[in-house]
Amino acid sequence: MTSRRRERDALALADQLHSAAIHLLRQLRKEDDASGLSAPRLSALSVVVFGGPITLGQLARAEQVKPPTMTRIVTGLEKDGLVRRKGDERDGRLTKIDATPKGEKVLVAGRARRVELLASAAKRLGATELAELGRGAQLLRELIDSMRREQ
Amino acid sequence: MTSRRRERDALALADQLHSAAIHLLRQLRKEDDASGLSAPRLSALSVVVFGGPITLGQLARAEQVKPPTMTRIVTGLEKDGLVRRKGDERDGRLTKIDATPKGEKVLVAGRARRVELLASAAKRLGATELAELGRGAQLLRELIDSMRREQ
DNA sequence: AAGGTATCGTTAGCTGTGCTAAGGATCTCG
DNA sequence: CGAGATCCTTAGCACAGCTAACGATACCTT
Repeated sequence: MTSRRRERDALALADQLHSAAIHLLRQLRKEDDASGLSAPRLSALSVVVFGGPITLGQLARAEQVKPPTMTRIVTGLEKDGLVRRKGDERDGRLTKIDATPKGEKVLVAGRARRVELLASAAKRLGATELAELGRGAQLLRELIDSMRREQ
Repeated sequence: MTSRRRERDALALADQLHSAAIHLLRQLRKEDDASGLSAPRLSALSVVVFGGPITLGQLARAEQVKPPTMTRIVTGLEKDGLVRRKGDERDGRLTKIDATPKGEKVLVAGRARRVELLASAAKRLGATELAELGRGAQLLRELIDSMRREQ
């Protein structure tokens, strides 16, 4: 009965991942607070910085959030001068969002701050474990994507 | 320069993990909504169910949250009849928290619901990949624990 | 035994994130 | 030109996180 065992493994895995996600975010929040950026804002900013000018709706979909929520996140980022809104020339309904130089700088700084914390924790990990963790992260992302696609 | 490479890997890893945690939680939230339990409540309930009667302060520390936050989470769980408060006999300052039968039932049901979603996504994963993901989750938890300890 | 101090939980008040419902502006197509 | 679709925003709700401040209980020292 391999499928039985598979299911039990999946259950334990779900629990671990759920718990790990919650606690990782709570931990990282402390660092992110130092930059004045919450996790959702940081995540959205990252998409804007690397995804070029992007529509608010696209950004909401990318972040798996409803448009009203993204409106407020963008408003917060804009108020901090990290992001700019500008209307599309062809389609007046669209709001294109772009990162300011300051936004890019802040994102990079935040990444550096976060990685310091993780790096100091990762010092205890050997190269093998680091690779394993990387592999796990990759699989996790694929899993999340497939969950999203299915629903 | 292996350390240089290690640092770059750690940076990419931090990004991936951060992003994955955010999106996993947003995805699972949809399922958790069905049980009327938010992620923080579910996580706390899990600790109470498996950690036996526990003090509010201990629960707050376990969940990496300040006491006032945990007070409200517990109040919510109590209002739903999933958890009970009872004072300690020896120390009148303490509030011991215990799960009700209903609380245990709801937790198990929530786990089942969540695992269904993950299981359907995991069907595409081979046994090897499942094992790799499990290993990654374990490493992740150790990493979070060491981050917590350091700070 | 008494008084000061420490600990624990709660309350109050703030910020931020998520949702739905509803509305205004713009585009598109008949 | 008008009807419907699409996009964003506003309004209003619930919840999670924090700090500051407070009451109650326990502990310790004198």
